[in-house]
Amino acid sequence: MFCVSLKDLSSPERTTHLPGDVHRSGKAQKENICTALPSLADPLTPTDPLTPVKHTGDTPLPEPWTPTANLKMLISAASPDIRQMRQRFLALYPDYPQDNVSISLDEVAASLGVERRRIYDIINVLESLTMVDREAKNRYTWYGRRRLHARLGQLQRLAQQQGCSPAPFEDGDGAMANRKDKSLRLMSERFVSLFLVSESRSITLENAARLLIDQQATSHSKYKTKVRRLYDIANVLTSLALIRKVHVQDQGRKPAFQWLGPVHFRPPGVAMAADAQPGGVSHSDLEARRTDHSSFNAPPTRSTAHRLVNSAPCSPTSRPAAVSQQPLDCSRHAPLDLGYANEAGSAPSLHPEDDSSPNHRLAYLPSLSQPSVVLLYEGQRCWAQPSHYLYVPRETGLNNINFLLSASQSAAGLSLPYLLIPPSPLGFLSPAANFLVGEAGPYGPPGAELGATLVPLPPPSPEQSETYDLSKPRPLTPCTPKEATPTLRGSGSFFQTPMTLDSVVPAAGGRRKRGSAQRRLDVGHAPASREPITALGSPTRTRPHI
DNA sequence: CGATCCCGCCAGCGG
DNA sequence: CCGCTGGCGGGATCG
Repeated sequence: MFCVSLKDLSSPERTTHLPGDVHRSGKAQKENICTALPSLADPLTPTDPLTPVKHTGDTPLPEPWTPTANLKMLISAASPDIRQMRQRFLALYPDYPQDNVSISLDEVAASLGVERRRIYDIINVLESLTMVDREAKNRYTWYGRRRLHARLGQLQRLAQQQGCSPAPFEDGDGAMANRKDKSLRLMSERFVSLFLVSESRSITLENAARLLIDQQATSHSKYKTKVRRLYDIANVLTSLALIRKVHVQDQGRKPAFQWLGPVHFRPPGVAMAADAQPGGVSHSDLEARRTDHSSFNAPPTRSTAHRLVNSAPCSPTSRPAAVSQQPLDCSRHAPLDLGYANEAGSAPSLHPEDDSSPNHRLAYLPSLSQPSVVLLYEGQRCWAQPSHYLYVPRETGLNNINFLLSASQSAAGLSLPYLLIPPSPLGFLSPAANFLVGEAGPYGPPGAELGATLVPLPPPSPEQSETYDLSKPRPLTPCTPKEATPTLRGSGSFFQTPMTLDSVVPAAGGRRKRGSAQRRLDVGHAPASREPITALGSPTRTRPHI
């Protein structure tokens, strides 16, 4: 793994040390034993590398609030290279780093001229997205967005499965954190999950706060505190271009957030070759699962295929660790939302393709770049016994599968459960030559010679059941008292979706500029609407960039 | 005045 | 014990 000291990122011309450097440099240097620079070839360069600062108007600078602030101001004014340094920061933290980048909180804080405390907030949100991972004290690994997609799919599946709040957080050693630690991280997970299971992909701040608030936290002050935290999280997510701030129409200034990130995710652990993210790291999802340490992840198992077929699609988090079955391999509902614009490279999920037919809708399962078995389920429950196997041998050259779906059901929110399995553990399925789809044709494109076979599921033999457990009804969540306990008071479900807003409008761009955490760490590659750059060296609060 | 978020105190924990 | 971590909420700022 390549490590880079943020000190190394400082330009040679940067001669001014920030406050933190003074007393932390010694330790920081000791910690930075790796010096290889990460690749700078990442195409995702910041669109706005400069540092917008809080508008202070034309008034003269006020007296410094604190000695620290004063020092920061002086440093900022004295170092016109600070913006360039931050620009380099952005360039050095690519969205899809080829090698893991080790970062030190001390150095981040010092280099960016902010308190450590500020870094923790952002780090926690990034951790919830598996964009960073805690390596050791004061040291984190930067993964960028390599694992983000998998993580979002993970959060979505768990939200769909559990219908309640995620299980308690586990730290890197698997130890449960009983205290209120990691609450921001957990809150971030929940907040993101709300979007991922919401049909409208939007949620008001108020709703989010109420849904995310602790059971007992009913007081107004608790609510306000929660809102503060939501702003912290939302600002990071906004910088990541995962959400944007909107306002609910006809409700005054009621703030809301709209999800901008992906909402369709491939079934986990399958079709890895289809992972065509910019970095081209096809194993990223596996890596994500292997290294994830959140409560959503079970310990790694021996083989993806094995756990694929062994896994119950539901109840992922609360099995005893020793027998934990990887929940991430449970493919399930592929939401079909007409008009969804799939992000490049993400797949396979089912996408509606054609609703021109009055009787059918065409959806497709893209990126079948390896021989696969698709399990089709009748109804909406993939934990029931699958109705058919669809085996897709490699030699067919089949890259995707089209499905004709009954148009009787609204495509919006339609879920077609399926399970995509690499063929290795399923050799008992004999491939056949033709694409045969069962009882209720027509299926597939006209004249399709897809070279795949849809095989009615044979009755499970005991051996198969024991080995692959394909036909056993998947246990339904919740499986633990914890999971069985509804988190939301009186609702029985943490995720009360869809939380459709009547209508939302984009928040006035630049009205209030960007959020604090957003300003603190420019984690994102900014959306188009950024506030104008103000004067260099303004005595404002600094805003670090990643 | 509500929305937003800056800021730092301080508790808990681990090395 | 001390530094790291982060929960928390007062209060400033903005529109």
